[in-house]
Amino acid sequence: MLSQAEENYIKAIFSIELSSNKTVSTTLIAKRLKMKASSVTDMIKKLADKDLVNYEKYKGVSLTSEGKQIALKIVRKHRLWEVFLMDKLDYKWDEVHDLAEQLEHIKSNTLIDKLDTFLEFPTHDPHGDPIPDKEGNIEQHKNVMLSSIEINNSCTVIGVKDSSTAFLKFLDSANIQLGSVLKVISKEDFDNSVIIENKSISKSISNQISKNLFVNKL
Amino acid sequence: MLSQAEENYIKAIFSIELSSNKTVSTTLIAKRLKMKASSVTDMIKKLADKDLVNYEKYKGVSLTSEGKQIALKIVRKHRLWEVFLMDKLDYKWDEVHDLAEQLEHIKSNTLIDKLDTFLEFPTHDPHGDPIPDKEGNIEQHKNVMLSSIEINNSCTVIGVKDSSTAFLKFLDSANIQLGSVLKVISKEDFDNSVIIENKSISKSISNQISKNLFVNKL
DNA sequence: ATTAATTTTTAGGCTTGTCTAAATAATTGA
DNA sequence: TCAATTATTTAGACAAGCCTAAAAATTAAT
Repeated sequence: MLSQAEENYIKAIFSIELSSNKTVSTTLIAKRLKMKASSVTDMIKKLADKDLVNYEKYKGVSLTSEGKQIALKIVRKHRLWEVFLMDKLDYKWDEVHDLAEQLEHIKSNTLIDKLDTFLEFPTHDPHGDPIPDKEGNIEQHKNVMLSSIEINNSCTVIGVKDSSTAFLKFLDSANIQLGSVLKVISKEDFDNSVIIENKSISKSISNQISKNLFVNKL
Repeated sequence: MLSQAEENYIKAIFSIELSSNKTVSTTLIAKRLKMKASSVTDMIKKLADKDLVNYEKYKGVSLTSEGKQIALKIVRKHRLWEVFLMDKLDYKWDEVHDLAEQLEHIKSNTLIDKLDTFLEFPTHDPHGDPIPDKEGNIEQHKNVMLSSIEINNSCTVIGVKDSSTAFLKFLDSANIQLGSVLKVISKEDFDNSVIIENKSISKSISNQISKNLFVNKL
């Protein structure tokens, strides 16, 4: 049985691997978890002893397949709890992350599948991220960002890359949710901002924003 | 912010106080938490420093009113999670305790009231125990046991005193749930067992059982 | 190809929460 | 009442998980 600390390391390594797919450095993990590099080294040794990561001194780490399976389980728990908090308890999408961070560590062989059933097998969390199934299979995100949509084309918002509270609150204030249909009216070469139309209201969206919005082209 | 360990001590002291209403001894706490008395002494000092318990060396402890409020909050969380697990996730009443034991430690200012709303403000948990309200008010259990019901009288099961898995499983197998209506047919002086009728089926119930079933006389 | 800068590891320390063993206080019973 | 028993506390140890400071390895720059 893994401790919460161990689970947090596994999850951090998993998410760094996903976004860079190289072996993961001590410093990166430390940054992600807001800890010191020396603490990371200690924990990595422990995880290596348990065969959850591959580790060679000074060479970085990668998850073993067992480590990856565990990471996927944690991600599944995290995202299902997020759905629960938003759909059933009426939280907003910028409020669910921290609570799910605690709930994902609840230990039980049956809880998460029962929750999945209760929620009627959702496929995505409130930020549009895919939920791994029982066996740890997870749909691959198609990386189409709003910033890559051509003028006069429309698209549906299917997720966010950055799910910081600040970003999510901005989207709320701009009336953009998952499923929103956006039409690209024009682009500004100077700063790469775009004018979009959302529910027949036009807005300017900075490049910072548009490159963090996953969309499906319509 | 209290640690899980601290919360567990507070809860243990609370429940011992309830069932005996004397000052609570180190040994009793140790037994309840399956720890050594010396560990208990250490923790009690910490809680006394935080003004959550009254403590004098060799004289036992009692909760301060602040400690009691905290205990009631934990009990509220525990019981609401039990309702969730049973009503929404389809757990049986003998399965919910251990999971609620974990869930009760989730930290959030809003979660428990949102859960309460979602569950539509239940007043009792799956074992018939009353759920404290937001302010920490809790209904007093009327201590009428099945063993005290007279021959030919009927009663409704409203709770269990012992909520061990073994006892709850026994009740399941005897088809006794909260709300079951039982009629006392006869009593056996020899071993204090009773014959009861439940849905027109008669059964013999040992004194061990009947003195652990809370009932309302009809 | 060396030196300088950066990254990573090692060594030692701290806190929390547990333990065992020994010392001390309180209670029981003859 | 006072000796024996039991309960409680103290003292010292240990694991987990973090830290700082220093040493060692790697990488970058001239």
